[in-house]
Amino acid sequence: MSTLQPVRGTHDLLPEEMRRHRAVIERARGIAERYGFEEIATPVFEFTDVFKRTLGDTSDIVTKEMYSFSLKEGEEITLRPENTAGVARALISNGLHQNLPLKYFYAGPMFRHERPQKGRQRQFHQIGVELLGAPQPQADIEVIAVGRHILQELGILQDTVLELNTLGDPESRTAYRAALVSYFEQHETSLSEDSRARLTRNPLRILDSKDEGDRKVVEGAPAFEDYLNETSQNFFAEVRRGLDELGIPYQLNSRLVRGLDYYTHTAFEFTSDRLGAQSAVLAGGRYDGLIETMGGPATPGIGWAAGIERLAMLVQDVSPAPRAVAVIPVGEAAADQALKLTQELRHRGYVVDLGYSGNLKKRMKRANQMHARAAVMMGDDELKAGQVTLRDLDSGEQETLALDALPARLDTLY
RNA sequence: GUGGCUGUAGCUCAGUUGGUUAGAGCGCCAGGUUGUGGUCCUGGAGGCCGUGGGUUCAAAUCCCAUCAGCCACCCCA
Repeated sequence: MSTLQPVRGTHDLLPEEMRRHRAVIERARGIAERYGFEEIATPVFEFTDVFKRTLGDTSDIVTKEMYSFSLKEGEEITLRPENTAGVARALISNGLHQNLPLKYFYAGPMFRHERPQKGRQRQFHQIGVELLGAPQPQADIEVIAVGRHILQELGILQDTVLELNTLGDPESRTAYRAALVSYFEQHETSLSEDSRARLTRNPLRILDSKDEGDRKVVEGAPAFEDYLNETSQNFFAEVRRGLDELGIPYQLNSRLVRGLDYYTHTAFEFTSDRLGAQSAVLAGGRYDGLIETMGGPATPGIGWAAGIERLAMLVQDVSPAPRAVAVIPVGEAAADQALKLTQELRHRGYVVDLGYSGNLKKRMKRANQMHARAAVMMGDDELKAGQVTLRDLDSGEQETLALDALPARLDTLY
């Protein structure tokens, strides 16, 4: 093993793995477009404030996971840990709120300074959608539907479960949060150290604690549904009704809470038990307060993000790379002819490999290694007669035919 | 950030209680076939045994540190 290692938590995407990533991205993009989501790309870094203000000062991402840098000019920038904040910033920067609602799809790298493990890297990749400017529950339904459709298209829907919860509107959430804090404070001595810290940072998280002592305390905790006001109840009911209408099954999970502060109402996660310690494949929710928090006009939003590495781990069928035609000139005289033929075939749509060096045997071997479909051999003998030799590398059968007739003959092999 | 396991050839892995020149399979290169791949046969190249320090007459093997991977926690895609 070389001592020259990549930075911890980063990986090279070599062709085989890259193909899986591409398959995920391209299929997802195709489905998202059917739902009217247009692709955009925002910068991989933003001013640190963009993330600090949107993610909340107490979130784990902000407190310990951001890759932040100070520039010579004194500016503080951060590699994006997620993309919703960037999209929201773009909406404000470009004055896009004139054209609401907007539907965006994105794909790209994200960066979080976490301890790497299976399904978790420091540079990873996400696809995601954001639907901005639609306060209606229909938007939630559509956003969940497109996510589900993509999982279906990837052939991994059966490996996932949709979990659903509501965090209510700000009024309900605030009320519930207060009730929770007051309850947990009474039982503070029975809580784990982690959960006591959560009490001030993110009390909702205590509900999802794995600590046995915590769980006992949680059993007696107030239930969110008792604190949902009418607006929040109606909204959630509408979302559920829509999912039922579409035949989208889900499991209610009242412990499903989001680490990020800007979420309201709908929270959902497609989870899988095939990702090691990780479970979330595609997760998101509604963030009605986000854009206003950033200083933009009050604009509701809902979206999700999915980890491409995690999706790629589940995807079974990846269409293989197209098979090449190997053009093999033999002798100096054939080189020019081979070059011309190669170019012609490429314009015709074929993947063509024209080796740079080596004898015939070596080139045949290379053609085989790249899993080429056919080899076209051009030697002095053939050229004098205006011919080439075409070898079918699957069957081993070979024929000599006129150069002019080659393209049409090749078409029959594919 | 915390705890545990692991690190030997490009890959997957052997390597005995510390003891000559560290092995295998696959892959790679060459030859058998001067214009014919995939199968087969023969030969070859390729290792600071993750890195640095220590113990010892002697370290891949024992100890410490460090880096990386994996697993769990935290949290998340």
